[in-house]
This record gives sequence, C-alpha cells and structure tokens, in this order.
Amino acid sequence: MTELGVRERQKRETRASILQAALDQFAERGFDGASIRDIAKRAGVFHGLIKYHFENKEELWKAAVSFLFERQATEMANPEGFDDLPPAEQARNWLRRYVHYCAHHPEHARIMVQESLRDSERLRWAVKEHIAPVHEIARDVSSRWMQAGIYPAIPYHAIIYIISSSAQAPFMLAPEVRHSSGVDVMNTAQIDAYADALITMLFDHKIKD
Amino acid sequence: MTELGVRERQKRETRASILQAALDQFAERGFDGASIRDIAKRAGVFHGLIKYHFENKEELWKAAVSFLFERQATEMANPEGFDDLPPAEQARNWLRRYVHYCAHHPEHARIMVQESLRDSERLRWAVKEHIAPVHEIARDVSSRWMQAGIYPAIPYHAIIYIISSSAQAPFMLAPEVRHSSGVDVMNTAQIDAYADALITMLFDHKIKD
DNA sequence: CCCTTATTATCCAAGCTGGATAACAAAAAG
DNA sequence: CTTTTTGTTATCCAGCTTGGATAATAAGGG
Repeated sequence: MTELGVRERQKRETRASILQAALDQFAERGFDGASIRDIAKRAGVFHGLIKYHFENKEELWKAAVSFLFERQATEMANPEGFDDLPPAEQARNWLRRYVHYCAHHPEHARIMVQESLRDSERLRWAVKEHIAPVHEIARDVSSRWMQAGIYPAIPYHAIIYIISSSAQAPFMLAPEVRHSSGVDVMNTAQIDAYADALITMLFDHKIKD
Repeated sequence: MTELGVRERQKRETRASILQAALDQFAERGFDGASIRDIAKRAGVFHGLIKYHFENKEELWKAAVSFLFERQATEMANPEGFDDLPPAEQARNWLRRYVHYCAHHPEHARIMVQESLRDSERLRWAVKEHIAPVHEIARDVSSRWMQAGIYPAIPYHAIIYIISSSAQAPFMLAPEVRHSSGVDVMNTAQIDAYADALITMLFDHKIKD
C-alpha cells in the first residue's frame, strides 16, 4: 500500500482520537454542552489543534458522525453465507449482531438522541446524509421479512423504532440500569443474555389466551 | 374545600407554569444546558421569580421531576374494573394507556434520558426516589404476567427496558421520526396506530418457521 | 541544514451564568 | 382608608467559559 511517513501516520492517529473523543463528548453533553476544550482534553491534545484539523465545531461534529455511520456499516456488514440462511435465522442473527453493536458503541444512540431532543439543523443533516439511507435499506429488509412472516404486518416506521429502540435502550441508558437494577449490561455475558431475551420477546413468543 | 384567595391562587398557577417550563427546558437541553433565564422566559415570568419559588436550580429540578412522577401515577392509574379483566386484556389495556401517556408527555422520557446520558447525581436521586418504586411494582406485575404467559420467561430488567423503550421511542424522538419517515406521531390516530402495532409485535406475533 | 508542518502556549473580547439586592404594585389585614 | 405583606419585576455584578485568533516551538522530510 501507500508508504506512510511517521508524520502522516501520527496525524491520522490524533485525528482519529479527536473524532472518538468528540463522539463521546457530544454523546454525553450534546453539541452546545460539549466544549472544544473538553473534547481536546479527552483526546489528550491541545485544544487549538482541533481548529487545525477541523474547520470549526460544526464541521467536527459532522466529521465525527460520518465516521460513526461508516464504522457502523463496516461492523454491521453481513457475515459470509448470511444470504443462504433461512429468513428466520437471518433475522435472529442480524438482531444479535445489532445488539452487540449497540452495546459496543452506545455513543451512537446517545449522540442521535441528543440531537433529536432539540430538533437541530444537524439532526436534519444527519437524517438526510446517513439515517435516511439506512432506513431505506431497513424498509426493504422489513418488507421481505414481513412477507416471510418474521415481522407482523405493521407500519414500517413502527417496526424500525420498536427494534432499534429496544436494542439500544439498556446500553444507551447503562447508568440508569446499573443504579436501578444493579446489573452491569456492558459485559459479553449480559449482552448475549439481553440479545436472547429480545429475540425471544420479539420473535418467539406470543400471548396465550 | 379551602377558600383560596386570588393571591394564593395565582401563586400556584405561576408555580405550576414554571414547573412545566422547567420540565420542557430540562428535557430539551439537560440540567446544565437549561438556564434559569430560559426557563423563566418559557414560563412567561421574570427569572428572579424562580429563585423566589424554588431555593435554587437543583431544587427546581427535583420539584419538576417529582411533579412529573406524581402526575404519571395519577394519569396511569388503572381504570374502573381493570382488575376483573383477564390478564391478556389487562396487558393490552395497560400498554395502550402507557403509549398514550408517553405520547402526551414526551418530556418524561426525554428528561430521564438527559440525566442518564451523564450519570449525574440527580439521576441517582431520581432512581432512588421515583424510578425504583415504579420498577418494584413493574416487577410484581411482570412476575404475574409472566406466569400467565403474557410475557416470556426472560429477565425482569429486559422486559422493563423492551416495553418502556419501545413505547417511548417514537414520541421521545418525534423530530427524527418526522424528518426521516414524514410521519407526525403526535396525533391521536397515529398514537393509536402505534399502540396497535406495538401490541401486535409484542403480544400477538411470533415467527413462523 | 533549512523548510515545512503538526503541535502547543497565550491571549482576547463577548456572552452568559446563577444569584444578590433594591424597587414596585396589588392583595390582604386592620 | 391606611398599613403591612407578598408575589413579581428591574438592575446589577463578579466570575467563568466560550470559540477562535495569533505567536511560539519542535521535530520530520527533503
């Protein structure tokens, strides 16, 4: 591949650490509440450096969110042989992987919620740039899975919000879960247990009456 | 009842409007992001007045949250004859009412999420003072409904977070829903449609394979 | 050995913060 | 009808944080 000098290599590393620090800080405090100084401190660099790498706070936010969604696309890519599975197994397999993604990157749900709580211009940007395309795909998959009897015949947006919110909730709200249930949801055993529970609730259970 | 003078009456009114304005503003911006001045402006009063009615910002927050949970208890009280319904009907009836509550008071989920995103001291206070008691009750009900086959045999905290998050999500995230799906979830028809969808998904559907 | 550039150190003007104090107006009490 | 109480408003303030600009620095690359 391209030979990377020490210079360029370090530059990319600091850029990446700024991006992740920005994600965490924006997720925790929201756009206005997260100061450039705090982000820099979190990334272990000097705050002026952020202005050097990114035009301004707004651009930093967009860069961070773009990084977030690109990473999601990578990590959520279907594994080898996925398409050969029967639909019901596809659904279970996908949902389990999605739960793990939510657990490992709680900042994703958090940062999106932060913007949605204020109906910002940035939210509209994110919807247009990243969320809408994802929903587009989700719609198609939902449509197929609905015909296969995986999902019931309910509106698409209902499916999307039921699935995504219940997969994200305990990890997005990890502190609340810890304080109220005493459960630490952030370890592999618990994550899998929750995935099992969710799959059971959504796919393998109906009321007896 | 107690005779209320004009004075006392107006005082309670402004107090109430400050509380609701505080709820909305805290929900939108979080504790630090919501300034006393903005809350006052939202309530249509002078900002010094807040200091007069409430000791300080912290106490205002607690008063607002207490008001929130007390109102929830009132509005979510089971209707006449609820206990005589068969369990499956109880579950459907309760869930529908809960969806309506979430739709009419999206600030509830929003304000709790705000605090949970930062793991604040206030979150711990709210958990101890209000959330834990609610969970206590939810545990008991879940236990009974689990034995009746309404809920599958999965951990309590999983049930709680699946139900509550999926009931709250589209209303808490109303702006995102509007921008991405073009649906305005905040009208009665849509609320009932979502309640139907959720009841179907959770109670009346399982995968066919 | 010099030039480029990634990084750091100061500095600044502006805005907003929570809260204190003083003025005011109208209801309640006498 | 006057006086007192009290709910409400108008100013004021010291202090902190903010995003961003500018100047200094140090180390890599040619």
